[in-house]
Amino acid sequence: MKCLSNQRVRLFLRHCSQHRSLLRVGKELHAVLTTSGSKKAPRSYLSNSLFQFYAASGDMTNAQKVFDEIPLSEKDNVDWTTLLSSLSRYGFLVDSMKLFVEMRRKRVEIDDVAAVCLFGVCAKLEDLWFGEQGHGFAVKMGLLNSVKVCNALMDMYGKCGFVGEVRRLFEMLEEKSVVSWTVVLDTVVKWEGLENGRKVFDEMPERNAVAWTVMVAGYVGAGFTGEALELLEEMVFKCGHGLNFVTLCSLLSACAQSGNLVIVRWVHVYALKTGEEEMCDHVMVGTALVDMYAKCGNIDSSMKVFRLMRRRNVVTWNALFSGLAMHGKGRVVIDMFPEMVREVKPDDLTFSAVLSACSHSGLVEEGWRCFHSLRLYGLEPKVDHYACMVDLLGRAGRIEEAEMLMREMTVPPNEVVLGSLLGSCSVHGKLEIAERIERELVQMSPGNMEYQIVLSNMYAAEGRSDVVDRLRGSMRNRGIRKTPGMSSIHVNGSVHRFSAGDRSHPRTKEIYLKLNEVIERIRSAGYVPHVSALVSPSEVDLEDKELALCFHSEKLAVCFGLLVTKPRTPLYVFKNLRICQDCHSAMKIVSKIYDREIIIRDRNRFHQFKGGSCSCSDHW
DNA sequence: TTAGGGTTAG
Repeated sequence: MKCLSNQRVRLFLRHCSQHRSLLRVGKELHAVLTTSGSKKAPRSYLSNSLFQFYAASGDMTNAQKVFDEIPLSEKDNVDWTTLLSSLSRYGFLVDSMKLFVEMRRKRVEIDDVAAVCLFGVCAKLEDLWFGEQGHGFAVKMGLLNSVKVCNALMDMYGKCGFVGEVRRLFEMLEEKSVVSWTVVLDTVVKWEGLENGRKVFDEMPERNAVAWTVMVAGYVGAGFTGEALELLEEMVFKCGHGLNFVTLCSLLSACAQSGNLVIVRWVHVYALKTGEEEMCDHVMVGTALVDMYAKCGNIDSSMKVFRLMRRRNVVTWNALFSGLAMHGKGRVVIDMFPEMVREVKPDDLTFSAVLSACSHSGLVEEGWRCFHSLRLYGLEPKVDHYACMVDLLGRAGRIEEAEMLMREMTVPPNEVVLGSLLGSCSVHGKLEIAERIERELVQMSPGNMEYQIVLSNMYAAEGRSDVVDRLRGSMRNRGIRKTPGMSSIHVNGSVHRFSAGDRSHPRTKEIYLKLNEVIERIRSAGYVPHVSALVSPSEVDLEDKELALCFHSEKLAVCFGLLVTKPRTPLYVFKNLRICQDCHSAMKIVSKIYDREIIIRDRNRFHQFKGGSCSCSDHW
């Protein structure tokens, strides 16, 4: 150690922080420095080097510890801001915010860099209140003269959905940078839709890879494959913007959202051609692939990518587990859990994924065991975990047990918990409990009619037409607020979208003829329309009920698929809401009679219909 | 030490 000057120690530590493989060496050096006492070296100098090392390498526990050991008088505002930005970069957002408060209290100078960090944290947390306080402070200190601070502030408002404020700040900016434009673009695409977003994009005086990515991902996510491909090719081939790992993640995530396998293939071919293997080796890209394949219906590819990955983190595992959950593979998740805990420390989301996997597979006892083991991993059961447990017990028909657990919660149950329990009551015909739960839900969210619809359907199933008429009458008077069901099907690289009773498709006539044929054939095979599961007051007239069921969007999408694809081609359909019971039983029979595999991704999970049954074993 | 696009649940 004698030959190492302080300057060298600093350089060496900086080198260590930049190379993952040297992190351990840096820590060992720390240990040596601590034991050797290095009396000659000024302690604060070494502490400062060590602090920079830990902060840069993301070991925030040690960074914070070393930082606290440096006397206040020997820390300047750059040190404070380094800690602030590292906490934010490595995801310790609340700690970062607390640090900012401490900086103000200790009268540490807040410069433009610190302000940028603060707004970044507020944006990530979508904490408008704190962001507004920061805005006031920034105005007072004249920090808004910096375009970077303004951009960060606009981004904060954008992430919180305040498009007007973003535009106002943008107009006020004297020198708009390409980042300022990109913040506006991203905000507009997110909150005002693709068309308005495209207007901003076309107006931009200069575009870089980020702007292109925002626009392309916007198209991909909304299912506009043609526009996405056109733009993607222009971006890469005409403008020469290569895809980096962030672009890849962004595109893959958009593909996952819309189930777009065409773009996935394009991205894959591009990566192979440009020899970007190391990019595919990136843990975030790998995780995005695991997630994308699972969400696009291909759980085997998801698992294959997972096994090929050289590095995995807790997010990778969570992505795999939630993918398996969606595919009803709860047993696989339970079996893999011990392997996971040997590799990474599970977090809250892990338990949500495992519990939801149990729920989708009807594994009640395993679910209880998992719920009880939360504390073993240093976690407290949160409202989401309770929601999963209530869902699991409810689906399994153990409604009373589910309600008891809900009443035991330390925090009051939210809409998710109550809504899930109401759903289970409806499946298992528990009218009395349902009435109670519905009252609580209506109080919590008075404008939402869906709960009343569920309850009125339950009365209808019991033959209580007097109550049904009264409820539906009042609903009709107040107007309903129900998300319209939409299904889309991917055929030969393009997406076809259908809503219930849709007649806008160019091949409508053929589709409805096919629908008639399908209904007739499945009826003769034993299909009975599930009329009691009806759904919206617009469908209340009894004679219209069966008709309304026939026109559900997923049936139209499947009929279109049967019409235009070769025999035995699997059909992939994506639905924005949960598939209804009637469509579920109809699809089983369709899969058998037409010898087709039908894969439907609904809001919660995948249903793979094959040979007359569904992969969910009716746990949904 | 600093702004914009990025992986996980419901």
